[in-house]
Amino acid sequence: MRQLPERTVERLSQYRRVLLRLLSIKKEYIYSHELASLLHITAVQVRRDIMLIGHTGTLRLGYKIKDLVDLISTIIDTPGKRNLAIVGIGNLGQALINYIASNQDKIIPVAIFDVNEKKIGSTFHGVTCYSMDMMEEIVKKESITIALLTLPPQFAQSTANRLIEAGVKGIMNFTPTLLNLQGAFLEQYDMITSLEKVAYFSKPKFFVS
Amino acid sequence: MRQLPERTVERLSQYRRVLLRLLSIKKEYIYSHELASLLHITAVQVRRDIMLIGHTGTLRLGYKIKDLVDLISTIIDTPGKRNLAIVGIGNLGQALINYIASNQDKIIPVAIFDVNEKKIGSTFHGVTCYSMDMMEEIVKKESITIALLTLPPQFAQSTANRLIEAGVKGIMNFTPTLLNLQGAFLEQYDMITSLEKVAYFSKPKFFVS
DNA sequence: ATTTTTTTGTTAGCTTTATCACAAAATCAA
DNA sequence: TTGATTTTGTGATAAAGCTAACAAAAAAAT
Repeated sequence: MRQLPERTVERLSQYRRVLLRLLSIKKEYIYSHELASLLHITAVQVRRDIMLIGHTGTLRLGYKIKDLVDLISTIIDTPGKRNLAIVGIGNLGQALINYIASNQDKIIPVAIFDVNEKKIGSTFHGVTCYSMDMMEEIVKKESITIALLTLPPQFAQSTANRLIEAGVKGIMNFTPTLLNLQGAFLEQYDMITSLEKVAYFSKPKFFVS
Repeated sequence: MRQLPERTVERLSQYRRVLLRLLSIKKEYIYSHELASLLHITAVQVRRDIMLIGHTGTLRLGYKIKDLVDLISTIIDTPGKRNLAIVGIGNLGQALINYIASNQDKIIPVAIFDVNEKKIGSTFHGVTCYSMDMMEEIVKKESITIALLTLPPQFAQSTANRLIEAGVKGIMNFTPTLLNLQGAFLEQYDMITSLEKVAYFSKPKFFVS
């Protein structure tokens, strides 16, 4: 199958989460418009996404939830698991590791790196924190392919370079540093930009020039 | 001026941050291609954004940084400040309040709400935590127009409804609940979807069917 | 049996966002 | 002075993403 549009992949992830919940309450089939309304999008959008992944529903019955979940899984998951590292275990890093470990089971946090002597050697949500010096070694040994950057911005670029060099293929950058990467997929989350965007689009009409 | 494209607003926020740093080291003018390379985008994109906000540079000299920063500010900021509330002050809420309070000064955290008796009455980064019962009252009294949701997902929709009813105009939702809002701008950040997207696009070629 | 309703699948078109290509003007080089 | 170079500003075009519209088929209603 050809590489899917980014937005479709995002929605597939959301479809699956919603569908798993429905499966757990024994729902078997779902109509495009039902799924759409759960995500607050249109039914056509749902049907188009499902078409793109090559699944086909039953007329008048809708889509078989189990089959759809399985197909989405074979598409967006890697067979087996993916190992993940978190670099910088401050407040945000801790929030993320808890959240990730509790909310899905295909992407496994296996290592944490930090400079803080007090944190090195201790565990967070069962995952060991190592010194930054160990990064290359552990990334290779544990086959880590995804990394989260939650460290001070000035170290983001050099850390990203080291991670990619050691074999990481996907990076989520939570620092405001604008990274320049070669050979890895980058997902940037810039809190301040996001906040300023909300401020702009929610500006009282009053102030709009 | 007509409402700007979402992407342009995001980039304006980033331009400003980069430009402020350059101003602080006494740089006066900047070329579109310089700014572009700092953000890892194209020079045309930069010029088009600047065109959209009605600014004009000097041929052969580039853009006057001070003027550009001022213009971006009049466009994306509200005159005066905006007050912000954080609902749910767990690990993530604490990470966000610290980050927001330290990294910009137009959007001010003025209230926190939580259900935890131990947290109510105490302060985080100088901001008081109130009981959830006080939400409507405080939102009105403090003229809060932006809210961050970092509470358990099952309470996200009802809390959002209450906030909007009380006057909030922009909501950043960090829970995986897909909200249905009327009368407020919504920015959703779904960590798991984002992570699954990175996993998909960084999947070893090997596995791509 | 025929008509109406429901629901999928898909084409064509629309909107939004990004890029190409180039004119215009300022400066520099010869 | 003339020609080359640099850099902005923008119309035209392309790419990505979304939606409208409708055919096809199954089921339900009459």
